[in-house]
Amino acid sequence: MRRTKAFIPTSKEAPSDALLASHIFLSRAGFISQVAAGLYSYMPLAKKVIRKIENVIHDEMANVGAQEVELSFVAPADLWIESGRIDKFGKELLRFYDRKEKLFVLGPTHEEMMVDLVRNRVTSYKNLPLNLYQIKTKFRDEVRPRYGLMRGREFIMKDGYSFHASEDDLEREFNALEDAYKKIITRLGLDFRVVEADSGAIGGSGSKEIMVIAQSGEDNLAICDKCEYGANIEVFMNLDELPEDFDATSITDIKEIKSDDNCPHCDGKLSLTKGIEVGHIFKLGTTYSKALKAEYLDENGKAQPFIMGTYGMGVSRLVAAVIEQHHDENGCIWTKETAPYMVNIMISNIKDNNQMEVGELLYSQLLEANVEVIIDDRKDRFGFKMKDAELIGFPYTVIIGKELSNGIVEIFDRKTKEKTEVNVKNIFDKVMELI
RNA sequence: CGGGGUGUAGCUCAGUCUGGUUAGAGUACCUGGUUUGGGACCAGGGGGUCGAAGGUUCGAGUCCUUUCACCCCGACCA
Repeated sequence: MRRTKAFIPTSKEAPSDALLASHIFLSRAGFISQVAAGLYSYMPLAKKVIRKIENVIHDEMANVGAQEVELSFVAPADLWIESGRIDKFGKELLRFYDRKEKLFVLGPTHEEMMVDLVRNRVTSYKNLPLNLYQIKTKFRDEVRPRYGLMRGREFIMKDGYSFHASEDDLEREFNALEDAYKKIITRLGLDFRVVEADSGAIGGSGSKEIMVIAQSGEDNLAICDKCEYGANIEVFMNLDELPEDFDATSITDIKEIKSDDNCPHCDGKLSLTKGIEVGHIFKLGTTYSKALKAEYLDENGKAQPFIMGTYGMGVSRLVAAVIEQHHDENGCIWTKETAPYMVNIMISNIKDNNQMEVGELLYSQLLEANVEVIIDDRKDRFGFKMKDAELIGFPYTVIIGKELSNGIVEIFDRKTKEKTEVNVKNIFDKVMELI
């Protein structure tokens, strides 16, 4: 992509109401644009990041044998009446009537739809287990949307549902999905913990959350410094029977009281931190299959409700989570798996024919090698273009400028901010080595 | 849903208290020129139903009433 042709509206100013780094930088760097409370449009850079995250998810889902489907966004309210959730979900569930006065909802999560898809189609234990997932826009009419992509009303989520003939098989699948989720977040380059969690409104028993560690997170966590143990603080405090009148108004208060605590799983010490919930997996059991009468025949020809699991991952929230964990005062720092472009070729002065030639050659070579590359061919000054590159956060910027007269170009590493001089003859090989 | 705040140029804001020429700044954008290693400079230019409706007044961005939107704190949150 040529920067002169790209739709990347960057800005010096952030929206006045943006508080979080992800909200500020994703807005300033031209990734997202707010259209109403909790509603955002994704511009080309965001779209590319989203697609990269989705690809990692698809990849790992394929590895555990989950199959992709896509359910309709608009769902008949009948299903929600049948499951009994129409009242339970409350106003978060956006309802409306079509022209025939039939009631519909905008899907905030798709247990009902998925069970409806499978019931009466999978009718034998021989066809179990089954794991179906989709990546789709969801809508929850949150009372108070905030923090940019972190807590929007409309958001992209991967949601998966598994169907089993036994608790043991659900247990196996649950563990497999936990592993897959860990792989996904690891591949995206994020520091995280899997924590024990509360099952919330969806219901069910076993429940774990995948938390990306970030100070701006909305969840308080207790994590072990030695093993992988972590727990959502509400769950942890219940276990520990803290006094009921304990007023946990700030993380510091909790810290004072809890800092001496030992890990329940090893001899490590617990510390408190904050996390962004990017994934949530539950063992649903038969809650929905019973309510929606979704049954299969077992070995004895007896009808049994499906034993189910559900596995969610916030795709658009992950975009924000990457930036919450990876940014500095100058802007975004994308990880290699999430970067909208891996390499930015920055031509310091486009009026210098040598600089242009070297830049164009490297650009065509990288394109040929299937590297995601953008060339900054704008008629702007060095400083302006560097600030812009740092704001957007390309992992590497190849600087073609002054030093070219000595046969030298530089590779700027966004994360370390180091510039490495490279002989212009070796620049292609050097870039290929790095990425 | 309670409490609070803010709506003026694409963006960030001044002006409102104390009504009075043609509504401003910075930034962004367009034209020309100079510049080219850390968000340049000079000159010229386009861009506004002052959130909306109603009212008071000779006169409303400014005062009054109503309404809508957005944000913050809290409660809530797969």
